[in-house]
Amino acid sequence: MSTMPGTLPSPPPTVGARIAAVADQPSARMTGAERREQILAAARRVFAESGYAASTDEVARAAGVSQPYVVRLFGSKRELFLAAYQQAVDEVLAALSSAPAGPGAREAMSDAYVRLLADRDLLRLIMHGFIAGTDEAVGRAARHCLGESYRLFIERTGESSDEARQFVAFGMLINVLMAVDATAHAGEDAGLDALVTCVGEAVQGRASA
Amino acid sequence: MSTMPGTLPSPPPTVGARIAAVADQPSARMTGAERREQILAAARRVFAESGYAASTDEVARAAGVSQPYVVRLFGSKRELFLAAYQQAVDEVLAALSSAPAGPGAREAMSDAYVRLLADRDLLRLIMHGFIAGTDEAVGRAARHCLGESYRLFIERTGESSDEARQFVAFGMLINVLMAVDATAHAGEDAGLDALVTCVGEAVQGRASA
DNA sequence: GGCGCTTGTTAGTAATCACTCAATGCCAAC
DNA sequence: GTTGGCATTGAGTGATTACTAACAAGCGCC
Repeated sequence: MSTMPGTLPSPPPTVGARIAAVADQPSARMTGAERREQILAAARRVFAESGYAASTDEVARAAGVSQPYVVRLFGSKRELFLAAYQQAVDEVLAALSSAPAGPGAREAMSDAYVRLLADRDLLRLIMHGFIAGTDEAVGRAARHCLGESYRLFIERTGESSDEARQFVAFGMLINVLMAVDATAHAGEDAGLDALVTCVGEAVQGRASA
Repeated sequence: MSTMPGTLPSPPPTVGARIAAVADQPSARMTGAERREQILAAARRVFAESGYAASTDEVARAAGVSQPYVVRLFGSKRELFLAAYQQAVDEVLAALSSAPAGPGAREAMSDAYVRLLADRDLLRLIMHGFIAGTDEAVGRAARHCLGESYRLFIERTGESSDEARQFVAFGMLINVLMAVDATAHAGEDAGLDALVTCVGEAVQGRASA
C-alpha cells in the first residue's frame, strides 16, 4: 500500500515514451473492442516497419498497454499479425473496388491506389506479407490481394489482360520504391532518381489525362 | 579428466541432422576462404527463406559448421547478411549487364532476368532487402539494384524511359509472384491464376518474338 | 453496498538469440 | 619432432522472446 500501483508516479524512465504517440495518459479504461482496434492500429504501424520480426512488446508500447494484454486480446502474436494483415488487404481491395465500372475506371483505380500511399504503413505491411512465406494464412491473403487487384482491374475497366498485368506491375513497382524509401534518398543513385522521376510523371500523366 | 572433452562419444542427438544437406561428414577441414564461400551460400538460402529474422544457428546448420564459427568468420550476423545480399545484388546486375547493347538488347535482358528465376533463392533474398528498412547498408544496396536495372535497360536498349519503367515494373511483378509462390498455389484464387497465365504468356511472347 | 464481469497489470518461465571464451586438433615450417 | 598458427568446437552469458498465472481495480446490477 505504500506505493499505490494505480497512480504511476513516474513513467518507465526512458524507454516507454519512445513510440507512444497514441495514448498520452497511461491508458484510460476502454471497452475491449476499442482497445482491440487501438492495438490493431499500433500493430499495423509496427509490423509495417519490421515485419513479423517485430515483437509484441513493441506493439504494446506503441499502443500504450502492457505486453501480456496484447497477446491476451489476440490469442497469439501470429493471430495479431494475421488480423492486421487481413485488415490491410481489405483496405487495399476496398480502395480498388471504390472505382465505378465503365469509362474512367482506369484513372479512378490508379488514383485510388496512389491515394493509398498517403498511409506510409499500409502498403509496407502488404509487402511484408508477400515474402512471409512461412505462414500459410498470410500467404493466402497476400495471393488474394494480388489476384483480386488484377481481376478488379479487368472487371472495372474492361481492358485487356495485358493492360491489367501492367497495372498490377506498376503497383508493385510503386510498392518497392516506397519500401526502399527512394524519394528520401534522392541523390544517392542516379539511376534510381531517374526511375523515381519517370514513375512520378507516369502517375501525374495518368491522373490528369 | 574423468570425461575427456575431445572424444565426443555421441553426436548431438537429433537436431544436427535436420538441415545439413551440404556436408555429410561433419565438415572436413577447409581453408578459411572456402568455408566463407560455403557459409555464404548457406546464408543465401536461409536468408532468402526467412529474411534477416533467420538465426545464425540455421545458417550454421545449413553450412554444416558450428554456430560460433559463422559469426567469427563474418564478425556479426549483420555483416553476414550484408555479404550475402551484396553478392545477390552483384549477381542480378551481372546478369542484366551480360546483354550486349544494340538491337535485341531488350530480349536479351528479359531472358537474362527470367533465367535468374532458376535460382529460387536469389530474387527472394533481393526482395527481403527491399523491405529491410532498418539497415541502411542493405537499403543502399537494394536501391542501387533497382536504379542500376533501370539505367542498364536504357543504356543497352536505347528505348524510352517509359519502356524502361515498364521493364523494371514487370520484374517487380515477377519477383512478387515468385515470393508468394503463385504457381505452387494454382487453383486457390482465380484472379491470381489468370495473372500468372498472363505473365507467363508475356514472358514467352517476349522471349520468342 | 456488495457481487460478478471485464479491463488491465506485475511477476515469472522456458526458449531462443547473437556473441564470447577457452580450448583442441590439424598442418606446415624449421 | 617440436613449435606456432589456423580451423573449429563446446560451453557459457546476458539479453530478448512469446506466453502464462495470478492478482488488482473499475463498472453495472440488484
